[in-house]
Amino acid sequence: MATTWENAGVNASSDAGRARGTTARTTPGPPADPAATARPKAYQLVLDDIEDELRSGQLKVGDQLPGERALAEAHGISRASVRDAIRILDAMGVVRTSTGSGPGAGAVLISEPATGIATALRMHVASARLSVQEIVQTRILLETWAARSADLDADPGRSAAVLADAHRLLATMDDPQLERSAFHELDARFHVLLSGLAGNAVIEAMMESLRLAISDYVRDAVRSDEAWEPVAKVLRDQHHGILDAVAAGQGDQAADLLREHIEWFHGWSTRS
Amino acid sequence: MATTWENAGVNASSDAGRARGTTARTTPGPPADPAATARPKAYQLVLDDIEDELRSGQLKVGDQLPGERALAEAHGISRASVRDAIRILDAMGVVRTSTGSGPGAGAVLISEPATGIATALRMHVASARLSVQEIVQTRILLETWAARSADLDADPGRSAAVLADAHRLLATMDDPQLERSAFHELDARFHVLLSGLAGNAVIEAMMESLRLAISDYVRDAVRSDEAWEPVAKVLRDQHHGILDAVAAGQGDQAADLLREHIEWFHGWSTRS
DNA sequence: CAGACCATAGTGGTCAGACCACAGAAGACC
DNA sequence: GGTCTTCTGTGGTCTGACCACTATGGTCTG
Repeated sequence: MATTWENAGVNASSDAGRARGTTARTTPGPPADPAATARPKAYQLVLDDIEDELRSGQLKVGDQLPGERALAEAHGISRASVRDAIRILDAMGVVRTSTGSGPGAGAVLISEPATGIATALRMHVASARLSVQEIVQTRILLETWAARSADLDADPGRSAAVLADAHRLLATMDDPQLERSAFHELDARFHVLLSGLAGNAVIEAMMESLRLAISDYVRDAVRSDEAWEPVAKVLRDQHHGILDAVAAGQGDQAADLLREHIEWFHGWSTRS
Repeated sequence: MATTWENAGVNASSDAGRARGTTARTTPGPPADPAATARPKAYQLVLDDIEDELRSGQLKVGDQLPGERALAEAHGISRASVRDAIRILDAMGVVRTSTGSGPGAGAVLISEPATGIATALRMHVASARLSVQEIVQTRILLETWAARSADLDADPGRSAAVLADAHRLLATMDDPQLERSAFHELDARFHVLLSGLAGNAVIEAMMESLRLAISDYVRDAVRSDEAWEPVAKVLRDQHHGILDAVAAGQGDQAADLLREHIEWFHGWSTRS
């Protein structure tokens, strides 16, 4: 006699799960409704719920999500399904999960739109649906717009701080001893910093995600090259010119320099 | 080849799972390496693998992924972890899953960048990290650029087909009896169609995702209004004007009209 | 009493095995 | 030859268990 059979028969919680599929069987109609009742993916319940609580303000960035076991019980689904939802939020850059206990552990709400978008973009570049060329073009569009729209007077304090940070970055990058990978990293931060001056978080996030999505391709190009120092020198000069133009409030000139800078580097990194 | 099957047969997978954590126990050093070895998230293995196969061309859009059970065994992980990876790909718009057997069933590779990005954006709007206002502003930027850059001569056949489709859409929308939700739907397709004329898939995908991300907000605004017909009339006129400008190759004028159109509707939908 | 120490509890991460509904394919049947 | 039934494989879900991690609170020691 298998004990498992007894468990299956008596287990009340399993009945709740089984009941879901049997309900639709009551309609004897022929084709009736082919796609009337779209089956509502269990994890979607949690996803919708969390989205609503975010929208209503019950959940804020920095908050800790209830434990997976608690969410499972609250929604009447299994922990596995809850994990599906959490996993998606994680991939979207909405939560950060970590083990352990206490504050800061578990699933904590964050907000990093760029990471999630970047992952999606990278996958679609891999599938050849999107091309690196198109991403670079889009990046030029967004970044030149940001440079043109930078409003230093909107929040003078913040603008000054950002420009100071940018200057520090460039100073660090002036060191010829700097590793190529470190240079690449600081380069990315420089561009994101500048794009933040326009004050549009969506564009800033997209900018960053576009850059993240193709950073692997760029890194491969940089790593395999031998004559890096001359290239770095050109990039340094371009960066200084851009930053000077932005700091001087010459948005149009900064945009032109940016376009030139990005196109030049992309052309170099895809040299034959 | 056969070795992997033999290993799996003698329950090697469970041993691998258990062994992971015990390795770090050998280091008695105090802090030693705080974050030296980042734990490599089991599902990430599958994700990286699929991305590589996409990049190398072993997997193409339209292909069918191996079954979850097969992937689990191939990577030496559990089916649950494989499902995590598939779930992420699903959320990103990289695969479409469905039950059943035969071709078309299971996890099939698709490529719908907009859906994945839109979900991410919507979540971050919900978390107040991004605002609807910023999304609208970004949409204006991308869409006016697309209108300005539309090149009808690049692919005359396709351009003509797109313009014909657009005309058909507008004709359908001229029907005063049209439901508001249907109008909204056709409106979306009209804008996406136009943005496709620029020939940049990234911008087209982002355009669509921006629209999807805030479509709920727009729908709520439209649904609760009583005097819809006058609004629809204005929108129809604006659409016709935009399409005429695009068809005439007057990109700048089309861009101006588009900006006016989007700003007007956004202003109306957020009227107090 | 102060400090170092250890047991506990709660968290996500992973695994294993099972059953279901679904859809195509292969065979049996007329 | 055409219909029907059965079989097979798929994702979807549930359950239960163990692991590693971390903060906490109690205990032991000086």
